[in-house]
Amino acid sequence: MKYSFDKSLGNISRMISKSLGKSLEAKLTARDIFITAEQWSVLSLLFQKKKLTQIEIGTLLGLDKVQIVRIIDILEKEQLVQRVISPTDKRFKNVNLTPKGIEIYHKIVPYATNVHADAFSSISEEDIKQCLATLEKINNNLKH
Amino acid sequence: MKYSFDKSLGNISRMISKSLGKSLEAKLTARDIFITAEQWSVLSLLFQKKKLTQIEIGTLLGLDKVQIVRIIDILEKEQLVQRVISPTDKRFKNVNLTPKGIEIYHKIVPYATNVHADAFSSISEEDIKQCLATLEKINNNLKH
DNA sequence: AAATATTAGTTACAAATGTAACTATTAAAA
DNA sequence: TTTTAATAGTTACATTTGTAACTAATATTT
Repeated sequence: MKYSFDKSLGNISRMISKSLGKSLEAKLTARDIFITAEQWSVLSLLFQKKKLTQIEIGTLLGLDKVQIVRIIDILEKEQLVQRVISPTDKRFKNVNLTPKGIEIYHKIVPYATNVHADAFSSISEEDIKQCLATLEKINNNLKH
Repeated sequence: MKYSFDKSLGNISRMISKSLGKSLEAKLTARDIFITAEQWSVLSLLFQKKKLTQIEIGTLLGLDKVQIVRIIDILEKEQLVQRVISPTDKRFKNVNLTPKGIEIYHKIVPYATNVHADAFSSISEEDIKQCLATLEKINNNLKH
């Protein structure tokens, strides 16, 4: 197989990741919502999973614990999430959305959906599914 | 279409991009080659295109002109590339690989190929092609 | 049970990155 | 033609990010 290094997976994935983040953040700041793409990832993950430790969040999102501390610090200061020390193991802090966090989650969903719609426009649903499935395989391959 | 925000395109592409970069850099530093993934992107692009202005490099790789200045500064200091002021328009600087740059390009190719092989292992060539094609469409959708 | 090692989370500092303002040069408008 | 605007590239500074060392709690070993 021939590899084209300028349009390689690395370059394309970096560009897409950056574009998606910038695009979402632009839409949000235009609405005076000051949430970064990574903060949004944490919010939506917590909405889905209800309660996760910081390490779990980091593992699922591919972010290290220091980054998670920083994101949760900000989200907690904004009262969008809360940290609850686990009663069974005091090292763990369970993080969950506050009512305000759930509210802002619902507020952001349309913009996030919109960004995806832009990204996927004029591409068949099947192609997108296949692409995402392949990306997940690749991502798993790279988890050494 | 249902969007799963934790395994979304944004998260997966960010993770893949980061993993690929780290993986390549680890292989290279182990061989005492101190080239970052982004520097490598520039080197391989220049190998393909022979001669590009800094703006052209930035456009092709989705990096802004400040980042390009920094990367070219480093590569030039290492004598892997050279800047040549365009005779027809003194604003432009044409960048090209030096013999040493070409040499190191060839030295790195096997490691970059290896990283891709890891990433693509046990995935059919067809799936990979389709995935990359879709990613390129997505990337184009996100331009501007 | 005491000592040692791990683990979750945090903090502090160094390194990398983004933003804005700058120079030099060319193009366009008045 | 001169002055205004636009462009390529650079620099300086503020912000963000990564790395390493740290605390506190639990698990493991001796």
